[in-house]
Amino acid sequence: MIYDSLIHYIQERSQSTLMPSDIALIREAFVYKKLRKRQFFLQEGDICKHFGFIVKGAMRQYTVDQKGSEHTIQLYIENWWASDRESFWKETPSIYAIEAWEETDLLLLPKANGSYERVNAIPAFNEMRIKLDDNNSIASQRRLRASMFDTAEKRYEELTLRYPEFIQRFPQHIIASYLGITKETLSRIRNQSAKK
Amino acid sequence: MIYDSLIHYIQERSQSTLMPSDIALIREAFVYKKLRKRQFFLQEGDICKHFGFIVKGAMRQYTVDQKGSEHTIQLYIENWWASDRESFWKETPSIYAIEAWEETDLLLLPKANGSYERVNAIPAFNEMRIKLDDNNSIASQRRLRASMFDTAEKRYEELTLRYPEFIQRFPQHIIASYLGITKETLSRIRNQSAKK
DNA sequence: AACGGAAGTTGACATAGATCAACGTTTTTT
DNA sequence: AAAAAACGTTGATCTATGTCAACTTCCGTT
Repeated sequence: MIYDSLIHYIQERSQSTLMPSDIALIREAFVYKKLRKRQFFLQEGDICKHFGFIVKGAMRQYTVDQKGSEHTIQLYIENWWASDRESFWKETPSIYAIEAWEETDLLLLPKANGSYERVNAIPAFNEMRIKLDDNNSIASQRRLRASMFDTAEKRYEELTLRYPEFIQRFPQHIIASYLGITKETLSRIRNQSAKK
Repeated sequence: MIYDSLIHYIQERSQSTLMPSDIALIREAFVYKKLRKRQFFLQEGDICKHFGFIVKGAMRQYTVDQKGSEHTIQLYIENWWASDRESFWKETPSIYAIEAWEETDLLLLPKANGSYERVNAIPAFNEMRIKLDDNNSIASQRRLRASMFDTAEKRYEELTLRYPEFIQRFPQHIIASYLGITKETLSRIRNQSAKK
């Protein structure tokens, strides 16, 4: 069953135990949705109305600048939470798009109709969420530091170590834009390292 | 009283009301500490044992690389929370230093002796914390995007708009390193803009 | 007030990575 | 299977920003 992976995910990341009533609430609150390749979870200009848990698949979040180049902000695979927090919280139009890169199974937690609050009130969920936020904050600080102070080559190497899945599942030009470099530069970096 | 500013801060950022017992707990859990200019809240290699709420003052968080140059990761002023989350959570030695840039009044929430858990169990505090985490996550995503895709000049302009206080209270070379550029480049950017 | 150190400026030069353009390869669509 | 689109590579050149070094200005300490 599709909900099992979410329930397992929550349980694994908290001390508290999920009660049967909690599980019932989760099944009720989260809505299943399947996206085909290249379908959008969120389009630029729309308000992000869900937190999405990825059961299976891969997605990417990006913006397009005035010149028409895409900048990849985040990549997502199984067991990641996809959302534009700013748009979700402030209910403002998003500047990002989030697109399924592979066929993707999602469980959507809507902001509307109190689902979000009721789920957050589950102790195990709240614990998991605090840990998730901490890890996000640690990861984005790391990524920021790297983007400001490390070379493109070092950032690529670190990515291959930390998230090897990304490299296998997304094409090079997307990896490049996630690293904040051009596809040409990434191609050269890869040729360089290959020679070593 | 020094605790009032913290209590006011929490109350302002939550729906729930702080009960007298909550306030008593906060006064008990948070420890007051004054740092003089250039004193450290955290030194590189130490484990970060507190979340620090800044009542008054200004601090900065930085690393020193192999070449001896300092990279400023974060600046803090009144009503900001200072901490190295990674070190705090994982209880690993920090790669950062956090230093008082002005004389600073802090309220420290220790990780030890259950203070942290008890305070987090206060509903108003938990709500405030969720909002704080969301805002941090939004801010660091914004900063990451800017560092990867905007020019130094644009990043400086945005900083002057978003956090004008930083520019007034920290010297230029620290602002430069917060922006991920050298002091020479920042100096040139400022001269450029002045001419316009 | 005068000294010493920290902060900021300016110029000459170096370099990582971007841009542009052409071409090769792989994948998708028909 | 052919055509089209997406993806990746390579070379030439350009540009924003870094590096190094000399100099000036400001500020805190005595």
